[in-house]
Amino acid sequence: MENYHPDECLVNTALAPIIGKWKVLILLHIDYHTTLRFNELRRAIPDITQRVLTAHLRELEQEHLIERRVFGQGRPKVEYSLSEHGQTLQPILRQLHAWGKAHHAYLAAQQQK
Amino acid sequence: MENYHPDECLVNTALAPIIGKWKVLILLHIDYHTTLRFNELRRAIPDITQRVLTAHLRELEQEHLIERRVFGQGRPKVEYSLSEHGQTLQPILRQLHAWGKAHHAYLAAQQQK
DNA sequence: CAGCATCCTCGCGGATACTG
DNA sequence: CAGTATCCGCGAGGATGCTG
Repeated sequence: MENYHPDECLVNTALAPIIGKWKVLILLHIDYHTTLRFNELRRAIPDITQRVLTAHLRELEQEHLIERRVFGQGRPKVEYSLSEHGQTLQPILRQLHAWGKAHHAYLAAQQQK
Repeated sequence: MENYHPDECLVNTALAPIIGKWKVLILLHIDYHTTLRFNELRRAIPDITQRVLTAHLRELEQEHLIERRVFGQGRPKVEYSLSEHGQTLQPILRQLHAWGKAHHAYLAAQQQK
């Protein structure tokens, strides 16, 4: 692991795009299904408001982490998918997923003592 | 990579302990110096208020990510360090660090087009 | 279906002053 | 040195209604 120094730390700039109560969850769902439509995402994350969902999708799009494709003919249809650059987040997302599990188990075990 | 499913996702529970504007930065500093005293942390992160620093340290402690040791004799002296469990976060922290750099470079390159 | 427009709440984080 | 104790502002997120 190369040297690192916390000053002028980029972790905050690294986290900024994925912080926000739902962003990582959105990314994971899109990743998991490869591509998702707007209302599919709403159903997948029932507790999110569409106002917030829209806002987060816009931000993720502006940071080039996801791509938004519109198929206009007939009924509106919009598909979201991870951008090429967004895919670089995959390993981190999955590590977080794994760590979350471990952390959860750890806290549960701690509780019983 | 083992199978994962975003429902009942643990990423949020994984992120919860490390979200908060400064938490990751605090963890990185403690990690980098192995052990740090309260005012050393304040100096290391000048923009943080001690109210907020205290609050975050307490939360990180409650989640067993850091350890707080008091050396009471004479002048008060408190040392913070990563707990054993907190060390499991190291790889993720450093990956975030690396990804932050890459993302930063990516956005900069994007800007020039 | 995929949003936009408003209005509102609430709690994180900040500022300042004080203490064992 | 390592914190409490108050007070406060602001902005992310929520609720509801409407639209091309």
